[in-house]
Amino acid sequence: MRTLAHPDRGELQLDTVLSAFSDPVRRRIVDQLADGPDDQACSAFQLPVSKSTSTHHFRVLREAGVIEQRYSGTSILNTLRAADLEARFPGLLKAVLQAARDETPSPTAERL
Amino acid sequence: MRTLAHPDRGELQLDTVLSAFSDPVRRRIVDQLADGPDDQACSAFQLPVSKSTSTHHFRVLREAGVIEQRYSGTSILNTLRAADLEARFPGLLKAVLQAARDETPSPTAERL
DNA sequence: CCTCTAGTACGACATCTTTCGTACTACTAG
DNA sequence: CTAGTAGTACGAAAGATGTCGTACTAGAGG
Repeated sequence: MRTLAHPDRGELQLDTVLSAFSDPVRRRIVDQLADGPDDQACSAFQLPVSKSTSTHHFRVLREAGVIEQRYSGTSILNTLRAADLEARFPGLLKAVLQAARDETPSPTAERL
Repeated sequence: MRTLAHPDRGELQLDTVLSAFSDPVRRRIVDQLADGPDDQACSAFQLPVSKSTSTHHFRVLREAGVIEQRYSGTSILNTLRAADLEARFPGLLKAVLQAARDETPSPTAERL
């Protein structure tokens, strides 16, 4: 079984996590994972970049510790490491998600 | 009188703010402004880079809307735009500052 | 075995970033 | 006016980043 390296919760670096968050393509991935179910395959994300660029962004998120990726058949299932992020950097993920929503309100989230 | 361009509160961009935060030199500036008084001159920061590199980082922070800079004699006084950041991206600054403190605890801030 | 789907590896390329040094401007103090 | 201090402008260089296309591997399904 192929495996993918993930940093432990205690190894998460603020610099790395912040720069992972500071790209629009990656924040789109994070937003979709936060709003939707866990275990979404990479192909479930309609990203405005090529397949190889997508792979790159998923890897950046994984290596920063923002998402967990595990193989399942020909797919990779992606899950937001919300609990680990909250444990290490309390409030950070929530603030970023909230800021992203305020900035580009989704059509299905008028009120709040 | 020389003036410096600053984005309005409403113009702050999440991408720009996050990438401003994701550099160690700049987070050091932000941390010192958050912990210390307003209106600290650039020369009050002991940064591990040259003068011209410092100028660069202060400009990135100013153009992102993280700090306000105003001339005073031969100096520039720097102030964290905490209220603007809080208004636009609630909880973000606090989460970043707290995360930075947890990661590299300052010797003078044992308890909290 | 063959084919399809999902994603990776690799090399290339353009751009952005961080860094520096040198030369400069603006203001203060004598 | 002269000197000193604070910071800027500019150009250069090294490295990181985002992007792509092509060729590849792993697994599912016939």
